[in-house]
Amino acid sequence: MLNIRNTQFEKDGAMEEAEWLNTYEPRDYPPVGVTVDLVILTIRDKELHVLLVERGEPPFKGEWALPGGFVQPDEDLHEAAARELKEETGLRQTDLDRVYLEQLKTFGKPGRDPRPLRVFTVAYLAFAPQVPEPVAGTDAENAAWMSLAATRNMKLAFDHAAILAEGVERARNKLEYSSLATSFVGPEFTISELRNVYEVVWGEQLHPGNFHRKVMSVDGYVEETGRTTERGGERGGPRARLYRWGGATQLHPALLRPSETT
Amino acid sequence: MLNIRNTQFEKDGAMEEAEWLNTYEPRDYPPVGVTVDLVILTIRDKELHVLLVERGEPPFKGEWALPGGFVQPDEDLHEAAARELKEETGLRQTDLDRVYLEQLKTFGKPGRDPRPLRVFTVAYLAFAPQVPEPVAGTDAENAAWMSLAATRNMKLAFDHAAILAEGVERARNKLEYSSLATSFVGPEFTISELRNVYEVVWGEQLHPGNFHRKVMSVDGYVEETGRTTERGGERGGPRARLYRWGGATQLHPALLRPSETT
DNA sequence: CAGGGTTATGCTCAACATTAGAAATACTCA
DNA sequence: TGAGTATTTCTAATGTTGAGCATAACCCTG
Repeated sequence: MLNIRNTQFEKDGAMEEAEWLNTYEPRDYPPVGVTVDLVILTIRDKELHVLLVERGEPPFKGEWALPGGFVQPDEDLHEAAARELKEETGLRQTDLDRVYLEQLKTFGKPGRDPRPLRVFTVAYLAFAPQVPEPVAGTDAENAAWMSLAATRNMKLAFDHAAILAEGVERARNKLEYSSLATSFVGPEFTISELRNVYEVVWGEQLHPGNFHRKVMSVDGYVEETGRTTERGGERGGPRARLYRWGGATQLHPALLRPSETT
Repeated sequence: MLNIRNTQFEKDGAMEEAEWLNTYEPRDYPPVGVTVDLVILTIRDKELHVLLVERGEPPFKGEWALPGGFVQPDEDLHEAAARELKEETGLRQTDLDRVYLEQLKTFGKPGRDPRPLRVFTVAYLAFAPQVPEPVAGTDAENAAWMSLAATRNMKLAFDHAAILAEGVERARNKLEYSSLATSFVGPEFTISELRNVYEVVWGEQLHPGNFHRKVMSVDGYVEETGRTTERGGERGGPRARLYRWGGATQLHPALLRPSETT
């Protein structure tokens, strides 16, 4: 049944465990590699953007891909993802602390990486707050925030288009029952800014009055700072009150997408 | 930064891709393995059970573990999980078709497997319908359905206790928004049987009348077969109508856990 | 075979949540 | 200064949920 296990790990079932370890011969195995790839989302100019890097090395040299890299021997998966996040975004530690990072899904279809090495990738999803400057890439690689619309006309390296789609889908769902929309805005934000996150990620307009009431009614979602914006909106309107995240991670009840309710 | 990538894959950035492939030397890499492990849940005697196997080989020989095995070179992850599911449960194809299988999470902490090989495991979650007989294990391994209560007093091999906990947690959440409770019952079922799935997985009693109304009101959750059970419940009551799954995968609105609503 | 306990199904009513619309107010820009 | 816009609050209509109860069908015991 299980070729590898039967023929190699379990050559001799009666062998003692310590003794068995000595007979292990790594070179007998087909080579396998594990990487982490990151879907790092942010909102810029009222559009959802993802961080992409232009590959400086083969395979897919010159093509755009999700940032990522091999998991190091002494690293746990989440550590590896956090390290890549830090390296690739160039965010300062204080911003980095506010980034949400979760494991998304693992991809391992044979042939998804053209190298003569079976590469599995553990995809992670990250929500980054608005970053003022375009990101500085590491080394020779070029990195850029791309709008999701732009990525639809691009061919991404590997199976990264599928990974990206999976990440966006997860993000849309997460907004409903978690307070993760606050990860897309600064430490202090207005209710309108928060609403804008939902509108951009979901791609639909929300009723400002209802959204306001809803956010205020969910216990622990936001708390008042007592301050307001310095000025009204760009095209008018009063100054908005500033809020910070209230500590709740789950939303009860959830903030449902209008288009899915019907 | 990325040791493996820099020192090995990217020795020469200017090299042509075809040429580069020839210089690749698998033996330069630290050995890595990828397995799939399965959290297969079912309901027996009004309790949630998980399928465990007694390991016949080191490491952890003689201890109980989640079923699983190495991903074969030509297999995608989902295929590997489906194969293990088939091998380990001994379910017939017709039952197998009704089993729900989804990727759960990937675990890769260094040292989680004592072998001199970095083992990553992609955990899958499966919901099996009631199976009449205890499961026949493959080969020399012993396999058994264990109640969740029983597993809490056992030490499972590797980090399988954590994987199991993650799977149960996911299962609890899935019932809320999806119609997956139907994967735990037979092709035709009564509303009470369906309610029992929720009660067992969530570990709390539900209001029969409200549950009934809710299930009937969600479009596409269940559809009538026109038939009823042959007799009433064991301790009395009228015959119940039989339903089958109505095709909906998402529940709108969701069927929320009472204990989480408060 | 009568009657008590049990269950499936459906109904009601109060509490709560959501939608759509609008009002009051405070600001920007021309 | 006036037109347009945004924030915040309110209201009325509608939809959903929680808890209790009612009815009828059924099993089991005596």
